[in-house]
This record gives sequence, structure tokens and C-alpha cells, in this order.
Amino acid sequence: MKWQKGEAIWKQIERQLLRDIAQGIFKPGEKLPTENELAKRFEVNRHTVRSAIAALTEANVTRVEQGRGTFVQEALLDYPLGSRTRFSQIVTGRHRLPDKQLIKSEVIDASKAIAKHLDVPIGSALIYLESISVADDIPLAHSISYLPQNRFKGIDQIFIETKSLTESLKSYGIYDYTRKQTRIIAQIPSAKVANLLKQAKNKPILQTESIDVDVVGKPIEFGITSFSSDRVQLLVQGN
Amino acid sequence: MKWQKGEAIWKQIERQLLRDIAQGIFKPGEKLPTENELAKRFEVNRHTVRSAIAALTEANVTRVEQGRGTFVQEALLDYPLGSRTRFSQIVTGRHRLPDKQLIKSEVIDASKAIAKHLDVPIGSALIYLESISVADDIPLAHSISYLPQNRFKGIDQIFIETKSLTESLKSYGIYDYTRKQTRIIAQIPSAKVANLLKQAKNKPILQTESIDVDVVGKPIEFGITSFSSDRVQLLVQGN
DNA sequence: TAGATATAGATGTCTAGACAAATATGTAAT
DNA sequence: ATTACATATTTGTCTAGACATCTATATCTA
Repeated sequence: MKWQKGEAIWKQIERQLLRDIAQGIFKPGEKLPTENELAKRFEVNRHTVRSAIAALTEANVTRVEQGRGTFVQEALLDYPLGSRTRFSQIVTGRHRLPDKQLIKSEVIDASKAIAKHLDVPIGSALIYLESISVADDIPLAHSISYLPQNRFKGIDQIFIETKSLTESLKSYGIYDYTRKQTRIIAQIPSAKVANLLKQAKNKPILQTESIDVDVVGKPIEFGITSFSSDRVQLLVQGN
Repeated sequence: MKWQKGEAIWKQIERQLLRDIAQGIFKPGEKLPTENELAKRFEVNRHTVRSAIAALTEANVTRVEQGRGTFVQEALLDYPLGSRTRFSQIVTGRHRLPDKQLIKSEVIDASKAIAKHLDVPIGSALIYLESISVADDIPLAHSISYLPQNRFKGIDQIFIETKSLTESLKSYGIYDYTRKQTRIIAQIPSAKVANLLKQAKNKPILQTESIDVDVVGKPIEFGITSFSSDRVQLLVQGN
């Protein structure tokens, strides 16, 4: 390798590695050569290679796991945020196998904030659903849903069977619903969520708060979903 | 400084600097001590300090300028993307002095794409307005607007006086208009735009394409706006 | 006074080496 | 076959030093 003057060597190495990845010499999910191997190959110090890899990792092209190696990052799943986005459709459309696993379900009392979102009295009974969305066995999102208990009693059992909120709601006569609003924030995940998403604890998650309403505009679900920022990016579809 | 075991020293330095910035010991825009000074103060190697600063810069807390020093990054201006966002209101609401400078205005023929956006015949006359939005003498955005010439003849002169598209449109009987849609992409700026925005050429800009419509839904403006990603972040206000 | 030039000061890059921490793997014991 | 342990591999952190590059400032020159 001959280095061009006027540009840092680590940048040239970064570009070379990027080329190799783009050309499929290193494929998504595959392991790159070790830092020492690359250093020897490029005839530079290991730290110089590390600079290049740090830049690629910053750009989400690669992913580094201590003790294991550096891997080519799989493409992010685009998650459009429309009024009718459905998890299973998005994932299936990308030719991945969707799955949704219920972690916990219980009945709780509505807090003030959630009661307001769902337009129900404070303290009224709510169904609490906690689940993990998975595509090809890779966890993509952690969701918490609140639904009014008086309207959707027993939905947790149906959810376990259908593994889909959209499907479950059909049992209650709701064949269509839309998303009223979505708030998006970036957060450091709790230890629990990081664990469930199998994501690094120091990397942020994308957290959305959403309210789904039925055809007459009555709220049916308040949801908090945490997306792995390693694997998902959100698309806003116009406003 | 006593270092905690189990956490990298550079991370502890990062947190300490962040605390200092949060407490106003280092204020936005101010220069931090030099790397060597910080290294001496924390009793570590200069490279260790650099790691901390790199992390802060990555998080947009600081900004490094070679040969000058490290500075506390000024807060980004939140730019909400709603159907009725108006530049001057946003900026004034943040207690900054807004200004809009017209760079160029001419009459051009509608290209196919723009004609479609504005719902006018291909080749019909359009007014082309190019301007820079400034707050407190800091350039925030570069805008190109296309308006149908038959409806808004001479708007460029009015724009120069009022320095506001919203105001200018009032002369044409348009007292209200809304944004129909916004597409957002991230791009590397052209040399010209980078220069106008006084932004680094290798840093991306946020580019929006928007269509404004009047109360009856007729398109009145197609606009392409490039925001400096150093100074602006876009907020999506729900969908 | 204006402009060119030298100098000092600041960050950027590269090398070299030593350990630490996490992971993977092979081996021995059960 | 499984577990436990030791060992090797791989990335992470820290130190040390040398230059390069860019910027600001002082100084000299016309």
C-alpha cells in the first residue's frame, strides 16, 4: 500500500476497508481481520488501524466486540413512522421473519399521565403488555403497551397466540386503527432493556411514545417502544 | 483527581469536563484549557485527555479547531417541522435576531419535477429566490424557493424589503399557508453552500424539500432548504 | 501603515510498548 | 458429555515521544 501525501494514513485505510466492504470482500456480519493482522498488512502501527476502525464504527459500518473482533455491521432496518405502520408488515417486507414474544402481562391501575393519553379515568384498570419484537432471531424492539381493561379483557392470551397486536385487536372488533402521534427521543437504555435488546449499555436507544386510536378517534393503546439504534432507524414519512 | 477502578480514566475525565460545562465553569463558545494543560491538571498523558475530548466532540458537547483549541459547543437550535413553522418565529422565540438575505432572484422555466410539485405546466415561468437565513449574524440555513411567476410577480422586491416570505405573501392576499410535506435527507454540502453557511465542507447538512400550499390546497412554493448540522436540529412534531 | 516572514502555541498523526479486560479454545477432571 | 480451569487470542486503555499541520501573534521590511 502506497500512502498519498496530504491525507492521514488512517483515513486512507478507512477508505480502503470501506471499499472492501462495499465490494463484498468483507460481508455484513463477517469478521474483519484482527487489528494486528491489518496493521501488518497495511504496514502501519496497530493504533493507526484502530483509528480507521473507530471511524468506520462511528459511521456504523463496523461493530467492535472486545475479545472477539471487528465485524461488518448489518444494514439498519428502516422503520417508517406512519399512521398505519405495522411491525410485521415492515419486517416481512424486508424478507425477515418477524416474531413477537410476550414477556409479561398484568393488570395495573392507570397513572395520571397514561390515563390522560388513553382518555380514561385515573386509577382505572389497564392491561400492561411487555414484549420483544424479533426479526430473524435478532431483537429489534422492546415494547410496553397499555390498553383499557374494560374494552380488551383477556387480550394478553390472544396476543400470545397471534403474536400481533393488530391481529389481537380484531377479536375485539377493531379491524383498523391509526397512530395519532409519535414522540421520538434518544436515550441510554436501562440495564434491563439493553439486556433484552442485546445491545451495548452505553449506546442509545430510540424510544417512541405513541397513541393508537380506533376509527372514531378513541384511544385504544398507549405504547412505549425502544428500538435498538444498532439495528433500526426511524423514517418520518412527511408531516 | 482520584480515579475510580473499573472505569476507563478517559471516561472519568469526560464526565468531569461535562460536569464543568454543565455547571458553567466552561461556558458555550468558550475555549477549554489546552490538551497539555488538561493532561497536567489530571495527571495523565495527553492522549488520554484527547480520548475524553473526542468523546465529548462526538456527542457535540465540544468542538475542536486545529491550531486554535477546543471550544464548548453552542446549543443547537431546535427547528420544529410542523405545517406552520415560520423561521422568524422560531428564531425570535429563542431570543435571537433573525435576518434573511436575498442572494439571487430570477425568473426561470419550470423543470418537470418542480412543475409537478407546484402543479403548474412544464416550462411555465417561475420565480427563483435564493436566500440565507441568519440569526445573530450566524448563518443557519440556505434556501431556494420556487414560486409561480403569474401569481407572485415582483415578490422578490417585496422579499428584499420584508426579508420574510410570510410577510411577502401577504401582499398577494395570502395571509395563511401550510406546509404540505417535508422530505429530509442528510447530505454533504456543495462547496458553495458550505461556504455560505460557513460550515466545514466535510460535515453533512440537513436538507429539506418542502411544498407550501394556500388555504385551498394550491401549491404556492416549492423550497429546498439546507440547514447547518452544526447549528440546527430538526424536530418532527408528530405524525 | 501594510504586507511578508518568522516564531510560538495549539491540535493532528504516527510509532512503540506494556498491561488490562473480555472472549474463545483446548485440556483435564469428573 | 459436562464442567472447570488454564491458556491463547483479541480488543481496550494508558503512557511516551516525535513530527506535522494549522493558527495566532510578534517582528521585520518596504
